[in-house]
Amino acid sequence: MKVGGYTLEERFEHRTVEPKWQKYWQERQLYKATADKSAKKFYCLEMFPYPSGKIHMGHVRNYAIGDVIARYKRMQGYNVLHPMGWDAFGMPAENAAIKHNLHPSKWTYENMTYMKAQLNKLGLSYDWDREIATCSPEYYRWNQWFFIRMLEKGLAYRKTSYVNWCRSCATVLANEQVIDDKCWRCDSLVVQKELEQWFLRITHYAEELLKACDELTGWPEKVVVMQKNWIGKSQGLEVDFRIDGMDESLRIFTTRPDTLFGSTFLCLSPNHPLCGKLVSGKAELEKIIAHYGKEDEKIGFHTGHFCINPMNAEKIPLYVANFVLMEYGTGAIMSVPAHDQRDFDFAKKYGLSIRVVIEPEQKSEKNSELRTPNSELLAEAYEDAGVLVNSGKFSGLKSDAAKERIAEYIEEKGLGKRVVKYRLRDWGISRQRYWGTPIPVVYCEACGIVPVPEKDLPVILPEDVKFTGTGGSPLLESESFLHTTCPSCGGHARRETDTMDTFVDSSWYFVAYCFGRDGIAFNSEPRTPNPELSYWMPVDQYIGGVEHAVLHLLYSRFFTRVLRDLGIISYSEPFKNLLTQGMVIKDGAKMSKSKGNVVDPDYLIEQYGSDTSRLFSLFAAPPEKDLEWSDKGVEGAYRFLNRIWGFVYRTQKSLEAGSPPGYDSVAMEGISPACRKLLRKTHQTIKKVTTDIEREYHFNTAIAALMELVNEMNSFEPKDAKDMQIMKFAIKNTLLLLSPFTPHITEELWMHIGNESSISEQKWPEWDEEMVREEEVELVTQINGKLRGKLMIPCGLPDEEVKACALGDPKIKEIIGQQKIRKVIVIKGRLVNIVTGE
RNA sequence: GCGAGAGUGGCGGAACUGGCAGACGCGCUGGACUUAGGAUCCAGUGGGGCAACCUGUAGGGGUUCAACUCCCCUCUCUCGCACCA
Repeated sequence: MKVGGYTLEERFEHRTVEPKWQKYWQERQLYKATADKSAKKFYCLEMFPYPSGKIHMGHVRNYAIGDVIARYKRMQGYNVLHPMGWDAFGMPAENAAIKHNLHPSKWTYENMTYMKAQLNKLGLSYDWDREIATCSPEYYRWNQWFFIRMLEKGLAYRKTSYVNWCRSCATVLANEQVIDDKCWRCDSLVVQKELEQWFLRITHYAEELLKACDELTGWPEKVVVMQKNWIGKSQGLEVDFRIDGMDESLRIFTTRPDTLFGSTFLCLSPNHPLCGKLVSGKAELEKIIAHYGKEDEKIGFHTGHFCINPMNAEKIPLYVANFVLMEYGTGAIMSVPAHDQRDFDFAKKYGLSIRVVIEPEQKSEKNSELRTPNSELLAEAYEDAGVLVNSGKFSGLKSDAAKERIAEYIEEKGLGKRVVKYRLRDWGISRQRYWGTPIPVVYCEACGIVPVPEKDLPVILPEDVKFTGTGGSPLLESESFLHTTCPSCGGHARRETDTMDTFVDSSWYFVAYCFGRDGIAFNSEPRTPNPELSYWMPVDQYIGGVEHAVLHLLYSRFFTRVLRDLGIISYSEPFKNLLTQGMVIKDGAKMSKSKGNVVDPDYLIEQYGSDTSRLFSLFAAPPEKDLEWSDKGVEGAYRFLNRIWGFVYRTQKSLEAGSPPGYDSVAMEGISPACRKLLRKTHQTIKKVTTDIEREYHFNTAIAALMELVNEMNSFEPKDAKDMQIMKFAIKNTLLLLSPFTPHITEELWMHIGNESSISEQKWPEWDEEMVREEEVELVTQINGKLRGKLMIPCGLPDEEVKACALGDPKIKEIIGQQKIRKVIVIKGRLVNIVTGE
């Protein structure tokens, strides 16, 4: 029967081929990982998905990248750990429960089942024995265990504070989860609300997390910079300004002690505790509060009070201003209008004096006009470093030195101290939601806050709750959960009803995978590093979206340090190498349901198969860049696979008929030029694919090289047994090199050409440098840098002879004519440039 | 505003430490096989020109025998941070 020019068996039928091998791999447990001290390990991890229902193209891309790496490393002889699991707690499950009257647990587990089948259809080489779901009690009991350990160490604590509150999600958000004043999840406006909350003291590790950023050499620079900025260290000085006529002083924070003499007024945050005492005009204060922290105009008013500048004893006015944040520094600033643009604008607006105390070392045209006080003329603040003027005994010092001297002076006089500030805040983890890990504490009328003892863990999330979508967390309604006895006194106690931020779950899941099927287990005291963890961790290659640059990745770095300090592990950084893959774009925008530009992986796999889907997403762009979706590109990938299939199939008969057994390499000697060419191309391709993978995982160019090899094979016509052996060698290596990208078709063809063990168990091919080398090179001749001729010359000629060849070329001779040759530059194996002229 | 990255055919993208710009794929054009082609195969394909040649990597300058690559200026786009004192 003829179908589209192929006989049926000549076609690559992905619908039968792909499931066949998926079953085969699964039955043989080819991807099961076992710790083995004698083998070099490689831990390859992709960010685990939230079980939202179905996978999307972003997942396909992410997991295809990870799978190529895992398969490649396996073939290179590494003992590879490549696990997968589910970030299974979270809001969508709860929303689904309210909407469809379906329990979050049921919804989540059903989604997991469906998505797992989808992942298996992609032929991903996971060790499913290590699968985890963060919503299972066996998993979240360790969240609770960590929480209690952190409570013991003072790393978890409770405090009342203003928190970010999302009305739509009816819960608190961490600072990291607020993006442009909006909720990271639902995009609605976040408001401030005063609540009592549990916090994790990530700031305890602020300095270490910052310092260790420099050791993250396997991370994209961009992500490291984002982390550094997020931690936001600044060194400065706190200074007390006495309030004139009161027995009270005001502490300010500055990173520019060198400008202290230029402080001509002070500004107070409207939320500063002293405001109540200092401000009489409540209406004015209300107005400032209304504009507090907003990026609009800078406004303020004079409190009527004055402070004393400790450097020059000057009386300067004290203002309240909307742009001074209570959350940073001390909530009060010294204003130096000459050297800070904000203060400058403010001073201009309210007619406050401006005093220049820093002058540039070398006056340029731009700032030569810098004058003031009295004779004004200062168009904008001069914010750079320079030399101090109008600064008493410190005048003449450079900014850097002056910072030191002035800080010393302030400290000696007891007027303040040097401090380091971080932008990083402690991590608020309380969530007023149901579908999360219960925080394992109880509130006892007699004993207060009491942690749940280790033997009573896990505190199980009750299943029998109602989802109304109104009021607070369903846990508040669950009488059986709410009421308990105090572990300390046995009296009545009430359970904590808040659950943990789901980012807690994902902060250590990579550690959980290391334990395998026997289940997660951390030693009790005295703790020693767990051997499984010591073997597998850290993650050698982590792959995921850049959207987690400061959320998940920072929390994980924090948790890893907590685990280290608990004695569970002995290293500090969880992820040695990080690859942040680009987004999948269609019609110029990220694929999303709301934009209606999604491509359904189910459809793609059904229509073209998993190999095609993988190949396209790996070929169309390097992994770190955005991937522009193209239906035609998918067809191109499909066509390529069919070409290989057809080629191997068609040549199979003649191969069987006349070739010697084996698919091993042959020597260059005694074979035809066409053979030498194909053999050389094969070795060159092995080299190219290997180095492209090694060089930042540039799969797109690796695949391009394989396409070139296949093109070359297509134009090769074997005539005798020797030729066929060359052909066999080319086929074998094409399949091996392609197998990490498209495991199904290569497995099928691999078996088809007479192999018995899986292609994924084979050794990665090696190239022979001798075989890679060309015998002849095309020599490019340039005259004055312009391309004028090309000729073939043997490799390895000495420069003098190469030069003679170029000059001997009749065409070149003709162009040069009577011109004088001034210089000849020979670049080995590439070109000759003849420079003419007088 | 600050920080990071990018700008190359009709499109996605190649080009390692400066050395033939446009690999590979898509699309397009022509041809073969066809009742048919949105299948497959073959050939061509940056722009201009019949051609020899000229020209071309956002724009302008520079360094060099030689620049997509290095330096300076300008423009555009993407991402991150954003009153952090």
